[in-house]
Amino acid sequence: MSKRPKKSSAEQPTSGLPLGLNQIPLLKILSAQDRQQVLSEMTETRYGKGQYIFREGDPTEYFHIVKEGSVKCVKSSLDGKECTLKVLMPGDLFCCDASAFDGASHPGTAQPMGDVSVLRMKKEAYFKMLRRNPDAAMEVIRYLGSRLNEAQEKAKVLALDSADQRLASLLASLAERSGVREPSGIRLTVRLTRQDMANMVGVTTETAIRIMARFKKDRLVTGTAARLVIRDLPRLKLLAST
Amino acid sequence: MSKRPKKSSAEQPTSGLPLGLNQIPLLKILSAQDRQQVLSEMTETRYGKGQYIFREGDPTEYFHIVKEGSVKCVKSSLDGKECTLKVLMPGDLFCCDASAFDGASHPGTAQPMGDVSVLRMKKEAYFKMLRRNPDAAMEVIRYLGSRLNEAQEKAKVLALDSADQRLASLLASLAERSGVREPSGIRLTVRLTRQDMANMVGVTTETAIRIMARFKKDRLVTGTAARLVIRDLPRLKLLAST
DNA sequence: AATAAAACATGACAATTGTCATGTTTTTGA
DNA sequence: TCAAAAACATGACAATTGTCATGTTTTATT
Repeated sequence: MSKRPKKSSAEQPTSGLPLGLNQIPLLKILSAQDRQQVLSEMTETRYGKGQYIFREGDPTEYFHIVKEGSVKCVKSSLDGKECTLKVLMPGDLFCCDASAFDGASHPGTAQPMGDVSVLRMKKEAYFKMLRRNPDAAMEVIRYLGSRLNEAQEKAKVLALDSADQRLASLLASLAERSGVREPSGIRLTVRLTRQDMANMVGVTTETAIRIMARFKKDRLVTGTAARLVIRDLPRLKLLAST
Repeated sequence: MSKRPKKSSAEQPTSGLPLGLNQIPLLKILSAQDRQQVLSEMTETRYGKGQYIFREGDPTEYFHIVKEGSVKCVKSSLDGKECTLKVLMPGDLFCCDASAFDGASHPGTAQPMGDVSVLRMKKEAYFKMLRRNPDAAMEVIRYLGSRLNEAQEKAKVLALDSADQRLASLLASLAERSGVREPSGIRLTVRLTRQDMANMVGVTTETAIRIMARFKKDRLVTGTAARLVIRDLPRLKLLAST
């Protein structure tokens, strides 16, 4: 029990890199030299609760990578309703897309969920880097493609599934993307209120609360925001697709 | 009335190209030489009603470009419900995305809407082309980015808007993307049944019919599938965002 | 031109989800 | 640690949309 993993600097011979940076897919595929160059052009920024990384309508000036924590991408309608389109996790890229071309502005708001750290780089430098580096360009194409598939899958779920199924899908996918095993089940590492869930699946907060109460009664999940545990992932996935 | 536009071959000095090919953005940015090479690796195929270009689950082997006509991208759920995620038009790319990497399979079905013609190319050749040609890679990144934004906008609409608004959004965007001016309004060049509309906005056919009946009564639209005319685009757009 | 097959249409009713009101519990921050 | 603010919870009722049944009109096919 008292055995702790050591500080792993010994196993990281590519020292100059701040810890974790060489786990980011896009950086990993660069040559050591290119990576240095890119890192020298990137700055790290921390954000906390209540702040914005950028807001819908702001001009797009930077390309971003999530280094630590989670970031939510939100759009809102004129009458104040909001929806959360995506939770970005470490390694995820954002503003690697079209709004960065031509002088467009951000199509949505990027908001930290708790404390986060992001790397960013002027979009011009980002484009130059991609042109110099076919491997990086291919990686961005692969990444954007997978984001597109994911977004379309989400649209499908919103178009065809019931509120129950949508919420079950959400919990299942979060469990797989950001869950840690625990004796009682899979705990989500992202803090997620009922309100957050509601925004992610396009229902009202009340509906999300009622459905979660039902899931809890059926022993599929336990706990609330700070400590949300998936108790029966297989059954949740079944429910999502039934 | 009897005056017709001439066959425009005279205005197309880049002759060797089949008509229209040099209007496709991705091909346009290539050097004449690269374009020849790419075209030599592409084959053109025609499809008609009732056929499939590929189906959900088929292995992804080719990269595609729509040359003529419209193609719909469809996903279906286990219980037989379908949703149409996107209508591709000439110049649109498909399978330029993640499913082409690693041996993945198509996440959805591609179905012609009427007669279409598509160009296709082995995905290996496509990747090689992108690696050789940074301009092409950048164009694909730009394109995928805009597709991602569009898909997320669609998800937002599905999550937050009423059935009326979703339908109004659909008609407005189609009018802008594929409409031709006519004395009575903007006629859609894609043939679109009420059922098609229903699948595109995530409602039942009956609901789509009822809403369209209302739109017709309010003089926003006229006609059905074969000849669908938008009579009041501004008001339709207003309705979409109210 | 005749016939079959889609597409369009409408009503009655049911189910799902939203709205509003109100109250309790938990979390956060001074 | 205490107060304020979020988050969670629940009931009653309303609105939206789906379901099913049935019939007409339009479009496609031989």
